[in-house]
Amino acid sequence: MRLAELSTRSGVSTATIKYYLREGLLPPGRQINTTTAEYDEEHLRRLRLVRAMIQVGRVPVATVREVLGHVDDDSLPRTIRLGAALWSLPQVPEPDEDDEYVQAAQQEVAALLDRLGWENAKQLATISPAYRSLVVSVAAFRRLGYGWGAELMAPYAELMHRTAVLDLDNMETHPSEEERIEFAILGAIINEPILQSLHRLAQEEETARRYGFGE
Amino acid sequence: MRLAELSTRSGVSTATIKYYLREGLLPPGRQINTTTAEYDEEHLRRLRLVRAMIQVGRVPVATVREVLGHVDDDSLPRTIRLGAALWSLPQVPEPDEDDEYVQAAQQEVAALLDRLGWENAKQLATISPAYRSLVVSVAAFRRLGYGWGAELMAPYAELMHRTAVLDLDNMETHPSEEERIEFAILGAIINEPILQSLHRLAQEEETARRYGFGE
DNA sequence: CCTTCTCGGATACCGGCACTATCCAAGCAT
DNA sequence: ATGCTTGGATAGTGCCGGTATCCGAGAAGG
Repeated sequence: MRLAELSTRSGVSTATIKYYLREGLLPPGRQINTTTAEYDEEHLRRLRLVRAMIQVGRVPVATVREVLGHVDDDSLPRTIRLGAALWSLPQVPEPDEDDEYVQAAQQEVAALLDRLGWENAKQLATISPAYRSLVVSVAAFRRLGYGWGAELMAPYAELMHRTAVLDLDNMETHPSEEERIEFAILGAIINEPILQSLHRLAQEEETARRYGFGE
Repeated sequence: MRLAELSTRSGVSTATIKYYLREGLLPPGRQINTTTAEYDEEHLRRLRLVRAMIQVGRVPVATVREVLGHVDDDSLPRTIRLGAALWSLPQVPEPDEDDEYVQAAQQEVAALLDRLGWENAKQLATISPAYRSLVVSVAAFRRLGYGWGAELMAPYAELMHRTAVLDLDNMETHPSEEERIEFAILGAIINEPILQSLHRLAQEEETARRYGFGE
């Protein structure tokens, strides 16, 4: 398959594919001669994954490169590779430790984890990007005068835990490790928009049930 | 309060505040003379809301303007105002109706709503941005060869419905309509990062429970 | 063999976005 | 009076995801 065919089959313009090649999001094709390179199904698959990350997941190009770098890093054991890939995804601003709202948020989150008995998450607290972004978000909420305390968050966290159980159950239905890794990345990137859409739809449904259509 | 004080109290640079004033995200202050304008607590509050939308929610400036326009539109009844504000939030690419994956996704989503008995959501299908973005995401997943069918989505949708019930219960604890509207917008914008973080934390917790830390 | 077409690679450029820097004249403080 | 600060106007910046242009090497057709 040549560049032009890769383009038509993926629906991505040749110029953009060249850009991805330049940026290292796509491995170079097998060079046949100075003017021809050959691509295979694996390239097509990778290209679609990249597009999904960028377009659906709004992941910046630099982050995509980092994530794929971990996926392809054969020097690491697979579980670590997956974790590394997922952890390089979020683009979290570092919480400002001196900010009073950040400090309050940290206490709330710590109280939440205690209440839930999430012992593993507590151990990951200092390093997990998810933990940091939770703190940042809670602090933003508090700054606006809305207390989002542990007792309010706990039921949400319970529901999210059930969601995570579903996620892992689904992942385990995939037999090959390769597929599992790709599925997990897609899960982190495309599942979340799906969850978010379901959440908003559910809000609309529930609002209509309670108050009608407001007409 | 003058511009400089508004800046120090909010932590936003005067240049950026001027930019927001220009863009209409912030109403102009009360002009005292040609070189002085007076701002009040309401401005500070609005500024913080704008910042939260832009920084935490990653909402584009143009969308913030639209959302706030609906919030401030006194010609509409309050419930409609709220709905209009929330619906102008998502930045959804229009699904391409001719795409085979989009068509399949539409059928899956329709089947899902039937299965769940979300009659209200079905009625909203043609106009709701949440519905459209769900279709786009499901189509993206299918394009990569992973079927995300109604039977797999249903348990997720159930959990999201429970989340929505919590959302509305929380909203109803706020007595004033003004506060409810602001809270709902914040819910749509800041709650979602919180939910997302909780989801990822829960995934880490559950992964560790099942497989340990991989060491 | 010669012409014409297409290919892939390199480079420069573009448009949108969220700011940011500079300038200016009017007023206030000393 | 004089230097500093204020708010408004305008132009510029940096990043990011792509796009357009150019080029020389090879393939295709007569």
